[in-house]
Amino acid sequence: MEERRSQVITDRLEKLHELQRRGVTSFAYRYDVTHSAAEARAAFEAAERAGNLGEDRLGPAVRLGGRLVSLRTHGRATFADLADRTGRIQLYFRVNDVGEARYELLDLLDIGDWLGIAGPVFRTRMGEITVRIGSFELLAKSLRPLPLGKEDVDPATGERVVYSGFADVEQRYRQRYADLAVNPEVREVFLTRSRIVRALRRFLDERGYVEVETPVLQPLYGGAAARPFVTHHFALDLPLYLRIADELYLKRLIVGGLQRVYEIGKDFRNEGMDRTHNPEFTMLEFYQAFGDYEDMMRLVEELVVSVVQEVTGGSPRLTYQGVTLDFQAPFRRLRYLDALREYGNVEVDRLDDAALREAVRSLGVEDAGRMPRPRLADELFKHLVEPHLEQPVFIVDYPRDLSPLAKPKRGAPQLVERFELIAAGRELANAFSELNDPLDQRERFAAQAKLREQGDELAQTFDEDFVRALEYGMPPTGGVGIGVDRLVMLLTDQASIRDVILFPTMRPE
RNA sequence: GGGCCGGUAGCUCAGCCGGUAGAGCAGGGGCCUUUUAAGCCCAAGGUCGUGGGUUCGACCCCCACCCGGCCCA
Repeated sequence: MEERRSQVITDRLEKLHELQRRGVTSFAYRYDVTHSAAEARAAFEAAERAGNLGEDRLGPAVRLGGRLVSLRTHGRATFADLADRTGRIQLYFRVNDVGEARYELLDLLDIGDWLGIAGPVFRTRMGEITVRIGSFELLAKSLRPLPLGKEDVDPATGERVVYSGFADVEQRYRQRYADLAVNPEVREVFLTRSRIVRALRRFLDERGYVEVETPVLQPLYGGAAARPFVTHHFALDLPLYLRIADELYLKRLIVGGLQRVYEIGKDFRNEGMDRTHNPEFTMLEFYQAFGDYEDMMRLVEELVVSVVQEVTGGSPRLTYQGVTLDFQAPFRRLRYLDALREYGNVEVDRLDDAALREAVRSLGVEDAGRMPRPRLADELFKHLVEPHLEQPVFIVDYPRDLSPLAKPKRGAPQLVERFELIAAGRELANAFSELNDPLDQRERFAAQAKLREQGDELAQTFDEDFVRALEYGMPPTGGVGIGVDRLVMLLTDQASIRDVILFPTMRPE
């Protein structure tokens, strides 16, 4: 990507050359760091409290590495701010301390440069904890200006105020490196994401689940109703699909006797993108032998409460986009058909196909004409019910035809033992008592194949090998899928899935 | 897929009824040894998303396209 060089870049290249002429390394190999910015501050405060300051009220000596984010020269003294991932700390350079030749290097520094600095910590007249620089080294020259805003602290509220800054949403996604470098709150979201994923792993590890990895490239895709990405393997001269779900492979592992397995990985669905959909997204699936969907509901409840508390610091409540959500267990339970009745005022059982289709059409859904009956009901659910479900609720007992991998409900064979956890109007988890009867599974696949012939692109493909696995015998099993990105959205109060994915899918520039 | 909004200096944004573009910050030069959105003085910086069209003249009006956001399906 060739672009015209801005004046700023030209100037910085010139500085780089000047550094070279002076024999200064602009891209160092390493630097010994003793403290982070936060640790340096804490160390000083501790010394101050203990009355341990030396002459000139100097505190402990520290060595820090970080990025220069502000530079304020005052002739023969200079103030600067250095930022590392723990925050900022002020630097104070004096000619007397660093020497003439070294001090003049400051003219060749730029905001964005990586610096290693060493010196004692003190407190300025204005009360700011500051490192008085004894020596410093340029660790990496920054040639391109970071879109750093200026910062201030509002004296009234004590909140951080950023002037100008980096706001262009498109560029923030495309150049996430700059976004992260400049917006600490963005970094915070992704640090929280990491904590959430760790909490999920810990939760499952503690309960005897084994983390596994199953194929991303699959000769047949399945486990969900979605269009796949197709690719091609040259050596085998074979089309392969990027997985749309992990389900069918994880259940094969239950057949294999692993009993409790989970996988956290990327799934890929070739469909539209919006605030809650990215073509590649992170899915957690876990399966437990000898459990049914009731067991999984309790487990999901526990798991969700535990990650919520991980993020809130102990409270089961959190605010999402202005709404307080209460994750106190047990969550409400509502039968699928009752939910349609309660929120949609629709008696699905009493409507024939035509009436159902008309109801869907009246919602403005264009391709209602081609949808099979269960998909029609599901459209109604998505439009009339889901958006109203703010507080966490388990929707239970779905129509059988909507769920070709779930066991029939005991006492109501037209339904299956399935639940979804919905909160903030969105599906967070999807689970069922897994179908382990190979004969029934074969019939369900056959029914799906028929739907596909009738033009239902989303109907599942017949997976003969999966049926073969079931024929060896799969114990009763409860299984759950949780969309990790959506969970993270909820827990970090982000409106768009793109704000919780480091590098969201974008059209090329 | 449809509707609406946006794309102007490195960043954040102005730009009227069409008359060849402006601010703040960043950057450059100067002064300044406890400043902190440091300050003061000076100078510089533009393919106005892309391509057509209308016009004596287009950042501005029209058409198409590209990229993004929001809403709807």
